[in-house]
Amino acid sequence: MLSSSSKYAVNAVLYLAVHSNDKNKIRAKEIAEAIKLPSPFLSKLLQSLSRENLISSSKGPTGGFYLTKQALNTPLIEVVNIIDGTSRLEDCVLGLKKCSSEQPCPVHYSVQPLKQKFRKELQENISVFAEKVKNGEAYLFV
Amino acid sequence: MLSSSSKYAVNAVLYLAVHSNDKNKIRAKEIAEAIKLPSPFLSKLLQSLSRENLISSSKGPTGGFYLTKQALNTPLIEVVNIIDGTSRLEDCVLGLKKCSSEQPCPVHYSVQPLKQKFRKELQENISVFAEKVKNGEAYLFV
DNA sequence: AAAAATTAAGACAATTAAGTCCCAAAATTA
DNA sequence: TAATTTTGGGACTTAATTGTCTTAATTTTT
Ligand code: FES
Ligand code: FES
Repeated sequence: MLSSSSKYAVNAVLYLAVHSNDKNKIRAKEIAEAIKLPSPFLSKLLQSLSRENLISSSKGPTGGFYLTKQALNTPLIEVVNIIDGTSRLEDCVLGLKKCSSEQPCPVHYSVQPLKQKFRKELQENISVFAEKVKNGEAYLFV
Repeated sequence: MLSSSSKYAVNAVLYLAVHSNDKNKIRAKEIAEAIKLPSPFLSKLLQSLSRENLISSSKGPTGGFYLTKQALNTPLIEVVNIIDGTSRLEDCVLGLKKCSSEQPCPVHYSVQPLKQKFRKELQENISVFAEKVKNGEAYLFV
């Protein structure tokens, strides 16, 4: 559904949403340990997100990654879009060149509305999902 | 969502459902040409399905692959289960070890019901989807 | 100004998925 | 029975994804 890289990135971003702000930056290594991930690999994902300005970073001692308040109001799906591209969630389930009702595949009408809802659910802002973790309604990296 | 192999396999099975029966077997090569796929690769997928008795085959001249009437009444999702295994559609979207409401990930309640509906839609028998192709309501390999 | 800590970038390695090839086994035809 | 045609199975190759390592750039501390 999502690539492994995307899953890691979403977890990391939500970890930042819960634990960081512009006064409290978090090093890649710390996130990697928290979400049990190889730290060099996570670094690369964080760099991609930073390059696209979805997360912020600063170098040197006391440096690290963090989310601005503005970033908290970004749809979570942006993380996936940056890492995986959009097509993964939009393409035809059976591999037709284009998913459309003009040339629908046999499962189109069964499945396309669900794909659309899926994307819509992930349009919810990062802060909404982060709140669930803060409230103890949801868990990261279990 | 599905692996490429699974997509190919579903297409091929639906092609068989539409065009074959126990009197009219179809060679791997013919299917491969129809759905524009490398024939050796498709052969391997068909062999996997045949080994699990989802499709039938016979060797030699006039041989080929076909679906029995019984096979037509198999849920389409079985094709995916044989090629991809079940976990791809059941695992946690964010990669938690287990998808459950006891330890839900932040997107669980947004997404898990959709995953479940997705699987349910694909529980429909192969014949149901094949009918859509016969009626011209749906298309294969466009 | 020098040392230390951190992100940035890109080359490199390992693993997995996708695709190819070869030969054996079985069935048909002649 | 011999030749032909097809599936069956496994080894092999290629491509994509995942993961590692090294070095440079930037910032802070001393
Ligand atoms: S055409 Fe296949 S999912 Fe829409
Ligand atoms: S726990 Fe993540 S989708 Fe259910």
